[in-house]
Amino acid sequence: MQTDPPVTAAAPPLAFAPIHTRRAFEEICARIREQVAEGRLKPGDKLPAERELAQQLAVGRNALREALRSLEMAGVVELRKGAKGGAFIRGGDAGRLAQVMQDMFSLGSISVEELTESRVHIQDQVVRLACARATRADFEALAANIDRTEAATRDGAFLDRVECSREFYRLLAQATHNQVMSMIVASLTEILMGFVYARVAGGGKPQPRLIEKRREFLAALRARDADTACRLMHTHLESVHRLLKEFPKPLAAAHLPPRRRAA
Amino acid sequence: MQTDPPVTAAAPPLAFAPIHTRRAFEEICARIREQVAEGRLKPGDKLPAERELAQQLAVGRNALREALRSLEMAGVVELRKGAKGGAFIRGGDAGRLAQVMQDMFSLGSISVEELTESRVHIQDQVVRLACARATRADFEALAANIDRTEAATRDGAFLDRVECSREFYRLLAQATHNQVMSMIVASLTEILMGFVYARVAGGGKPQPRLIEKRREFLAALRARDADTACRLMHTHLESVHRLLKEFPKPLAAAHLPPRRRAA
DNA sequence: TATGCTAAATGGTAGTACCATTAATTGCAA
DNA sequence: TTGCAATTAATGGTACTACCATTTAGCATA
Repeated sequence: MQTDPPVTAAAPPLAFAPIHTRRAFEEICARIREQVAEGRLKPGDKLPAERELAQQLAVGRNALREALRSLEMAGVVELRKGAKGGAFIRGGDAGRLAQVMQDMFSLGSISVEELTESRVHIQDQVVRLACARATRADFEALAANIDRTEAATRDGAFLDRVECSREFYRLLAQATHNQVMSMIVASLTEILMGFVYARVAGGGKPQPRLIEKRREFLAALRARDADTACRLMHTHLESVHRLLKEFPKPLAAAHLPPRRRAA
Repeated sequence: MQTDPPVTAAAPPLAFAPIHTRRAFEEICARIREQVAEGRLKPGDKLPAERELAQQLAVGRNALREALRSLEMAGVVELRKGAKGGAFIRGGDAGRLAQVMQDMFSLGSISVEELTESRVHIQDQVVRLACARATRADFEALAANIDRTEAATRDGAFLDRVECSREFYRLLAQATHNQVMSMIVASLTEILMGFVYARVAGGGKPQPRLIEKRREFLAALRARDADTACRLMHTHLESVHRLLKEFPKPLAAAHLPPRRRAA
């Protein structure tokens, strides 16, 4: 990780912090983020047209575009082209978290072991929260998902089954009714499911008794039996992660196909 | 959240997925990310100069720069100017996670309640992990931090004390020796500490008995008594978060000053 | 009314020119 | 020869212009 060196004491405040000449686009980004944070810009609001805004800010259109581009990639704004187009403030994009995580992983900053370990621990809390809060709709969505998974298994459509699995974890996370938990676990799951996908695509034997395990888990969840549900999830994840650890390194690059974005 | 509508069944695959004309800079970003993921580009590597790379890719320098800018903001590359400058692949930037979280919060996608709740749960796991793995160096760093906190308290430097607190949570997370957990909890803590900072800056009365509580916690940690440590942390966080919830909404924009970046 | 064409707004891209910063090189002087 | 300063070259940062592509709205024609 590139953050801080193994600093033992952060005590003596540097007399001279490193100068970081702020580039135009950074200043622009900061100003827009500021207005967003202060609530002067809300989701749905439209920024002035590029040419006009560039003039207002007294910067070139290039610099402004780099700023907008950055904000777009950060999920803060959305750029629409054509008449009535422009830069619109978005509602935030949970997918960014996954992208950051994926980048960190690609760059070798975090390891599979760290991912699996955190996933196990966080998923644990997700299960407990879901156990306490899941609504009937949540249960039904999970049940329907398991049915789809069963169908995919019967058809031998193992890649579809992996897709179902991803959806399963998404639905479970959603049942916590806490978007932060949901986002975090989703970003971890996303990367690891990429491995599972690659493994299955490579002909690895699918997880046995998956359907039964899922049904058993759902039953515990419905019974609000957090301890049992956690135990089941825990052992399942351990078995899945065990397979990932013996996965050939070079295939680390395998990704899931991008999710279909619901407009 | 902007992700998926409350979809009940993701079953019927769309016959026509929405077309998403890929812009030049997206293609460039994707290609570079691809090479990073495949390991053909490693941290420290240098990309060709902008003018040259633009020619190789047969795109304008603008498009290329927008791509590089995006990757820079994502923490994937670092741009250095001057001779021997250029775009260098970085080792990942844990701070990006916090930025994403902050954006989501600013945009109103996630609430203080969701943040505090997830923080409590995840911090819980952090404490348990730290309890199991903290080294002597970790303990000493925490002890030194508490000493600094005590000094700041004695001097009435309450803002410094908030800084110390932030550092405390950072050190604790570091003691898990799992960077993923560490990053996640740091990003949550970052936002919430912003509130604490604003509160203290606004003259709010500081948390009483903080030092004693910290010392007690550290003792439990040293004794590897996870349950006690968790309980202590839990009650402390609850009391802190209780204060945040009755915090005036408009001040939600208050941020901590940017962290000094260790070069 | 419905259909298709036209025009205007706006983001996307290319290209050029120039500035600012940085590192290597050169050159002059001690 | 050594040391420091000026020069030069490489490279990102910015501005400006021109034009393309897409999208909406309005107009015209059947």
